[in-house]
Amino acid sequence: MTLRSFSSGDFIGREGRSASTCAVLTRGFAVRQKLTGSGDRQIVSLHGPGDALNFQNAFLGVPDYDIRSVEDCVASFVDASAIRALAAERPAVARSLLISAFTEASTAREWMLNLGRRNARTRLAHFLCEYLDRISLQGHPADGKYELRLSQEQIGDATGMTAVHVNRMLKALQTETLIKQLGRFISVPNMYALMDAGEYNPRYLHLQESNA
Amino acid sequence: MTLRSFSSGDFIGREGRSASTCAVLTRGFAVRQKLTGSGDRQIVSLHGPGDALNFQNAFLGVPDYDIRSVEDCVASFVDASAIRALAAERPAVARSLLISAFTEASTAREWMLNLGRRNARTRLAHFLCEYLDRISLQGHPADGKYELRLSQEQIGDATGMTAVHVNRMLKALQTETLIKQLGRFISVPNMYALMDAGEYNPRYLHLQESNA
DNA sequence: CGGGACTTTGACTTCGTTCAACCATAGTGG
DNA sequence: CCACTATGGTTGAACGAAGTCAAAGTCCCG
Repeated sequence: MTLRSFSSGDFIGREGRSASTCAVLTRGFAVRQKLTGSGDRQIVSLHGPGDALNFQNAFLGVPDYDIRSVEDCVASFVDASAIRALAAERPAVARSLLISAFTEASTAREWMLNLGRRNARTRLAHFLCEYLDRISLQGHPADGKYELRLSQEQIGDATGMTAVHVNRMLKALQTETLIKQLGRFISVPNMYALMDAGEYNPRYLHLQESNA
Repeated sequence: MTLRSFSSGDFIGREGRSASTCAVLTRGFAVRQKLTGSGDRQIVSLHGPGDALNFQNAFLGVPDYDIRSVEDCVASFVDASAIRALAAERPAVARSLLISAFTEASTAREWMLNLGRRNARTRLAHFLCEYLDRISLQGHPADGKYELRLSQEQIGDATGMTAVHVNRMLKALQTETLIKQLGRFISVPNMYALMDAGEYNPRYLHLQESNA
């Protein structure tokens, strides 16, 4: 097991090149992304400390996505073969890998619904809810001000819109007093109102949930 | 293990209600779908004979999607607890469940890219490629005419557009001679041209692929 | 103080939706 | 056998949400 540091914007893993190693994010914030033929970017998931970034490397061939740090990060790497061996020897490990893989798929489905069938305002509100939930796992700030660690461009890449439109929709949510923005920080006066605007129900994240 | 038959449009499984059983599709064609608050539908995956429809029921709580037959179907049901037991006792079973779960997630990511960052024409071409690949697993028709088993409305629900626009884009693909439409059947004069138009690379399906 | 990255704003364009009408086909019952 | 209905496909015109382009504005950091 090796630790490696990355600075903002670095690739922690790359699409297309077979990788014989799996990574867990131990510090910082990272995303998975894919590119279209014309170079447009789609962010397909958000990751904080503790998240497995690419355990599929232990079971599938070449990865289908890039992993990119959004701020300075530390990740710890383990041989894919070690993960495979562990999964084969310890049913509990296999089980927790399964839970995490199914949860990833579930989150992906919610994102598909978001991208395919909701308008920009709802989509953005939904994204903010998931983002806040995710970074809240690392503790709520005392003053209720969450740092928005993604640029508006990156938020656009996650929600399928342009940076300009993200800006306008953030403004719209602000005039509705669903969020308050102070530079790179936002606070949410009424979380339930924002969840409502984003049709957000965190059930799909399957947090600490599982069957006997 | 029980067999059950469904007619077109039936729910094989439903979102939100905890299910203690897992299903494999044995005949027909089905989709998974999710609904927005306003009732708009998003189809999130396609399934043919042999596909596991909801093995996540064995490891997660309530399902996050509906499963609906698109034509007459037969599915075979197994107790979720039996799947759990098998996965715990037989590493090879756990491993194949993992491969299938990771593959599902991979496909979902490609759909996200499609929905979020590609225009209607490319999106539709991509969808057709995946659809044809999927039904080709059941054998190619001798005359090269594939039955389009989804209505234009359903194709729209899968690609995030309206039925009207699906119609127009199908027409567009036809005038480009990327496809030929004859009623409910289509043929593809040059598969590579269509794949190119849809930026389609089936790698993400991870067909019969895996790591040692 | 200057430069770079990010945000904000406005004017204009475009892609896809909406609405409405019409057509085609297949199934049903008299 | 034929009217009758239902479902799905086709087409056009008008509209609107989001994209594009371009110019300022802000903030941070060296």
